[in-house]
Amino acid sequence: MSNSKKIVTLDDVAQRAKVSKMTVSRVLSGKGPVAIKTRERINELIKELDYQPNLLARSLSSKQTMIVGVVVNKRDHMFMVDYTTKIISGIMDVALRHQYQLMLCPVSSEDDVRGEYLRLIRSKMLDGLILLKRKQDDPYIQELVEAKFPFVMLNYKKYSQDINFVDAKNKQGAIMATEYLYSKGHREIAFMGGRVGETNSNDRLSGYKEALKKLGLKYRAVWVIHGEYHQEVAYRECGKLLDMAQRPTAIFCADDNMAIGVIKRLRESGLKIPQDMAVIGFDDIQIASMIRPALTTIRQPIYDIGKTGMQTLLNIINGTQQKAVHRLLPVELVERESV
Amino acid sequence: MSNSKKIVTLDDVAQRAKVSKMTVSRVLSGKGPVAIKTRERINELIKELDYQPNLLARSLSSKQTMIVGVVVNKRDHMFMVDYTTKIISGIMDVALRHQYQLMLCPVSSEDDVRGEYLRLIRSKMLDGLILLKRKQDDPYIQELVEAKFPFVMLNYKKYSQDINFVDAKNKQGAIMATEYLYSKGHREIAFMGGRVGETNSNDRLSGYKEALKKLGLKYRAVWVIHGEYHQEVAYRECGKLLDMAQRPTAIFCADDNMAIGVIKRLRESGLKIPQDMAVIGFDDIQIASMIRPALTTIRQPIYDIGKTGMQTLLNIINGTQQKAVHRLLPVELVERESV
DNA sequence: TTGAAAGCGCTAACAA
DNA sequence: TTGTTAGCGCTTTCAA
Repeated sequence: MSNSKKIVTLDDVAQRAKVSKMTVSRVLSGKGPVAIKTRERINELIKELDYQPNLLARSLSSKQTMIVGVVVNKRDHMFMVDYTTKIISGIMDVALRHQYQLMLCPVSSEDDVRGEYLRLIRSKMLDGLILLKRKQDDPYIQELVEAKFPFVMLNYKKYSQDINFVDAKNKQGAIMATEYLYSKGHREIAFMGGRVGETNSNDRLSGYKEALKKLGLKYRAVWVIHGEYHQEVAYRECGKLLDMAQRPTAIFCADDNMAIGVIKRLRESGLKIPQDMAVIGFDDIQIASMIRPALTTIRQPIYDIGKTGMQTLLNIINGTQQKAVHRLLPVELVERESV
Repeated sequence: MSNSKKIVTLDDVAQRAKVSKMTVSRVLSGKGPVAIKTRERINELIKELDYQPNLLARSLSSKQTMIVGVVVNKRDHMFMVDYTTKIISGIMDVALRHQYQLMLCPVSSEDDVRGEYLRLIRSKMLDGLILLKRKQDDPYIQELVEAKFPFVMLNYKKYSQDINFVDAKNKQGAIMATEYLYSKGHREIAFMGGRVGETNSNDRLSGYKEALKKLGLKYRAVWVIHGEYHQEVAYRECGKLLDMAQRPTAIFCADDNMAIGVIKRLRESGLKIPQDMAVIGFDDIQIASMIRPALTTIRQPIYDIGKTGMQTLLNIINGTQQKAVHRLLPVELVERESV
């Protein structure tokens, strides 16, 4: 008569309560009418038996899993330590509040991305997907669209009726950064960006260009560098900049990691920051305030992007949100020591 | 005749192949005999129809989900940015290689932890659990043990037949740190640790004590501080240390974050590091090498702990691993500028 | 080498 | 307010 370790099912509860499974199911879901007395009896029994619904069975039947996938880049996430943690925190906080679970979905950047997306949605395990920082040219996103699968892209921008995104005001931030450098007396400003395909980097570049024009500064193609959001790459590229006949007096880095690489390089070259060369970053990652000189940067609200993104996804899943969501969250200048 | 958007099931493949579901199922799993010709035909059909198994149905039937839960502390993970990312990377890499998925399971530290664990295992969604840095006194782990649910604890230590863990050689690391300080001429060494309940902090403290004894140094209770693995707490506690009549000449911090807080405090007090006060940390998080002075610390192999942990869990799930796994991975001294 | 039957534990839809 | 029936899409078990 082991009543302890056996798996308790809906049926067990129903039998003990002398009702049908449906009644118990109704109590559980809170939907549908159940007599108060019956409900109480069943609730007690549930506690007594320590009954926990089998989520697999429930999902299979109801076609809802209450699980959302977070698509991270297999390789990149190690370099985006701060970013990944913050954004997932935001996503998680909203998910938790709505009883949703989070599944980590690492996807490679090159191989068979198409297959991976398809597998994710066809497996029926997920109610929706949140994509972190995908590249602009990821053509397989179309697969998600065609399958009418609910998804939201974060730190990505594309004004399409089929794509929901939450991003920061990158262009405006870039303008702020450039104007700030200008206000500090800089007229020769270089731009160091990420990969060409990233919408973030593109937007920041276009903000930089627009600001130059507005300020009446000359745009020089040689001072625009496309690297990658990594310290090492920035360190290397910064060297090239220093070797030029005509050096800029300030560098606007489209990413804090790049800014850190740049600062490292500058210090090793014996240059004083900001006197000999000013540096401004973008993001305001944790390290930004800890390095010396502390990094002046444009802060983007990563945690909030995560929150808003998850909230949006939930609205889409529930059908509350009908038309496409295109949100750009505000950024702010954080003045520290590097400019 | 829409052959495109309809959901393709096992049955569809079977019918088109003019075989029973079972045969297709056998092809999919690779188990059980299937005639080569049949197998080929079915494989082609699977590709042609772009069939993807419904994982919910499969799991419900087979009682295996191929999903492992990673239990993180709801609050802490934001402060353990570097740690969380690294360890999950390690876990993820192994999981991926074995076709396992990862589910994030945020658990609060106080509220109804017991209920949360129970819910996780009873929901039948997970094949196993990896717990990150739980407190020593978490009594509800017993629930997992009693349910005979496969789980592994990381950065936790308890020699029990019922508990599998992978941790770093914390005690040895602490001895290394203390001896290193000694070798640099320090005879008055303070210890700043985390919460009393954490096995990590305990082990590091006991290493410190052992080293003192071995080196013939006097142990002073007032120089042992129990704070929390946070910069702010360390910053505050460091102040107390500085106010003492008799100051130490070196501080061994049981965690890099604490060391950073300490360094900040020391600098603000106008003390030179390491001349006026030496500081050594533990972990070697990313920032350690970036702050000034760069932090001398004991590196623990976090990524490897993740990998080993996941590998261990898989062995337990498969029944390959019978007796308890108690692994301690080696640490190493990283000499930089703060000692 | 293949198939038929039964069932995993739940919910949707309808009926009473 | 409650119950019945019929699946969800797969695997297990046993039989052919």
